[in-house]
Amino acid sequence: MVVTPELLSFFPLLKTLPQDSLAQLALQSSIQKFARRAVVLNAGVDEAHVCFLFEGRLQGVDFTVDGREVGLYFVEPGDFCGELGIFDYGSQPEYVIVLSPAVVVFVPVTALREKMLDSPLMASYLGERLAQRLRHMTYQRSLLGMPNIGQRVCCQLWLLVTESDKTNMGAAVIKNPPTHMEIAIMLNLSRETVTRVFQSLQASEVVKRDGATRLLVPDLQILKDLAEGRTEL
Amino acid sequence: MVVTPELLSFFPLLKTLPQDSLAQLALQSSIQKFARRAVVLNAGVDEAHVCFLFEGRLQGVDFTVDGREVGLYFVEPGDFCGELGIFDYGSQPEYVIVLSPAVVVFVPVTALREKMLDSPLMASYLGERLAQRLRHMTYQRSLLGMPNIGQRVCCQLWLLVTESDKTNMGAAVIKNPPTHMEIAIMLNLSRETVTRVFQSLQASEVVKRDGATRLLVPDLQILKDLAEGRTEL
DNA sequence: ATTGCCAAGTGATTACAGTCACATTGGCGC
DNA sequence: GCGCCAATGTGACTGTAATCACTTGGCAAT
Repeated sequence: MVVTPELLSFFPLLKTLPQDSLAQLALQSSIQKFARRAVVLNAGVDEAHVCFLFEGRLQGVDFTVDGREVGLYFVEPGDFCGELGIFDYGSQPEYVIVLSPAVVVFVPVTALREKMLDSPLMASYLGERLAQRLRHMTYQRSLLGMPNIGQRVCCQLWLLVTESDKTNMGAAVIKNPPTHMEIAIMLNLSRETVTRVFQSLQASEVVKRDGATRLLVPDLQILKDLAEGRTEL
Repeated sequence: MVVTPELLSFFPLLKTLPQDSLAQLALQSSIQKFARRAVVLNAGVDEAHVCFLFEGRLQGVDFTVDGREVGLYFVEPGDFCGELGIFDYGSQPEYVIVLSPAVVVFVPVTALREKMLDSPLMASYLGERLAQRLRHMTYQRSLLGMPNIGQRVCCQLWLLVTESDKTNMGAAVIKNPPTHMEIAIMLNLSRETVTRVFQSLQASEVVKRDGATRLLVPDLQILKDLAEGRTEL
């Protein structure tokens, strides 16, 4: 399918570029649909493309030697992944897989690198982005230090609440929430343990299921208090 | 104490800068000695300085809500930390504390930011550095997914072996190794558990203690095999 | 309507690392 | 040489989450 400059300008990072740059990039880019569980980026490979997410949700995952999955981060629409190669010419460190059916735009790494060199705005945006990723990984790592399992899950749920829902602190909806398994690998827990935590969260009406695609949080304050350890399950 | 341009050029990052830039930076920088356990950078604070390590070893640590320590990374001489603010103007995300007595050079964030803007070489070096940090954190995170405790510890030890020792794969020395506690928080283990793993590592002569300041690894291959799960303790 | 599949739910059991409470060692300052 | 403190070593006990082995539920393709 054809990628238009307008499509590219949907992404904040690319929006920093002038129109003619976008037009050039568009010519080299491709767009692709992926079903659930598809692999978007492979670890250990010199991935030639940065992957911009237009729709759906992705998850960065790694595997331990014994084949156990480790969850690293989620990717939301508008965001991108696989950008490390822009900076260090290295290979992709982790797999990126599809959680909910995704539309992804692939832009060549080399093209982005060139654009970055003559667009200070883009360069600084990318730098900020890396910094933000580092902050996020640091936070995610600190979650694993929490001895209380319920708290860990609530922190992860809190991260899934959209910023706009957080501002008014009332009810919130998490659309296409990750499965228990996907949450489990983010938090170093077993799938069953996550299920059990969700059971008790539902029993105390902290969250409610609304079909498979929506998770309701009637009162964000309750979730936040649990996440910050002010209250316990 | 006075910081000379020559001192600054000890650091690979700064070495990318021309002499006159170094001279300017030197005027704004300071050097300081720290005893073990001292805090070099504070979390949550707008640290105004990037911290270059000349001597000793540092550790980035975070704390969970309930006061539990979480180890994030080690800093070796020649390396630096607290650089995130250069990119996103944000505050320092984690604490950095001293493991073995350290000599640290503080360079103002703002000055580095300016230099980065007109030195593409330095900018790309910094970008590479961030990318490398991200890769490292990813790897460190994947360690936590390993169910086998002994393997986890061996992986961490493997990371502490110097590159030069790894090339000939014979015996190696880890100078000023972290304490059991410091390793424990890196790996989400209790101090006692790390002690017990070390006991069995010493019993099977995978490592040997040589005073408090040196840890010997008689045969790197054995350590590597343990780290990669080919053999078990 | 039937089948199949994946996600979620659940009980029983177990292993394993955490915790607690000490003892011991070793280095360092005085 | 002495004392102090931090680091390490060790046993006993415990709690908790992993594991296993299922069942149930829901959605989609045939």
